Amino acid sequence: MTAEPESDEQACRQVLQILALIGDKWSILVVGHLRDRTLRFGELHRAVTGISQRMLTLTLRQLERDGLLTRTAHPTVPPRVDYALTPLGTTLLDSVVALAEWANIHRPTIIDNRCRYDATHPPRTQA
Amino acid sequence: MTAEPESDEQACRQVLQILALIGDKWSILVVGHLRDRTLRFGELHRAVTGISQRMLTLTLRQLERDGLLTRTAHPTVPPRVDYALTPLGTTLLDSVVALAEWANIHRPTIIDNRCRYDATHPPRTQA
DNA sequence: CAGTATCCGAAAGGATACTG
DNA sequence: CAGTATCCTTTCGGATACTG
Repeated sequence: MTAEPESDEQACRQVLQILALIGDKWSILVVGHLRDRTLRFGELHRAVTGISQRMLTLTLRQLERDGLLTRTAHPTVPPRVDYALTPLGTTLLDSVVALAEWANIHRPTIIDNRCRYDATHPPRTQA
Repeated sequence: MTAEPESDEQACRQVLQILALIGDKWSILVVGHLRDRTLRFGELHRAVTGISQRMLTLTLRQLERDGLLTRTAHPTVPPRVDYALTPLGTTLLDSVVALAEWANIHRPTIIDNRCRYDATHPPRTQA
């Protein structure tokens, strides 16, 4: 439980792996929309503004693979596919909420910091 | 405070902005190593295994710009630059810990889920 | 409706060489 | 020591067209 330098590095790498799960452009949006209710593919497509069909499919496959959501295809015509969070996906969302709160609290500060930085540090390189 | 569909979307987008701060390949590693003590550029370079000099510089600039760490250049020869977390950076790290715990608890499950998925779902497309 | 397949431009990031 | 500048490869993701 204690944090030696080595295990710190290990812990960071493991967090990174999880962050990779949801740190991409769309996963959190998709999971967020599934928080309250099951949604169909088309509903998700409309709900997550700006996502392409391709990215929605890839994102859903990834999340399904990791066990964060379930995919249920109904053998009807026309086809109907429902996506729902698993308990695992729900607990992840709960953990992300902590970060969400941090985000909401400190976002103004960070934006301010950036403005101040940009004002005092002339863009010499790699703007 | 209540969560309407619209504000959910907004909240997710805001979390995404923060996740973009630290969801990149290196930021968390750098911040993690600065958790306990101030480090010099070279120390960080050695501590964060695999990072290139370029990426370390860019990551540090970004974190400095957002006010998550401070950069202190000592006018000595040879030059010496110290990096340290700000209080803001420290609080972020605290929030990330929640995610870290989630990661450590559920990582085996996720890995298992993946294996099961890969075993049952033949790689038809876009492997 | 719910995808798949293909193409393509943008962006991230590594390797290397050079500098105050 | 602590960067910068440049090049170059890899990856990400959007647009589009097609299918069961």
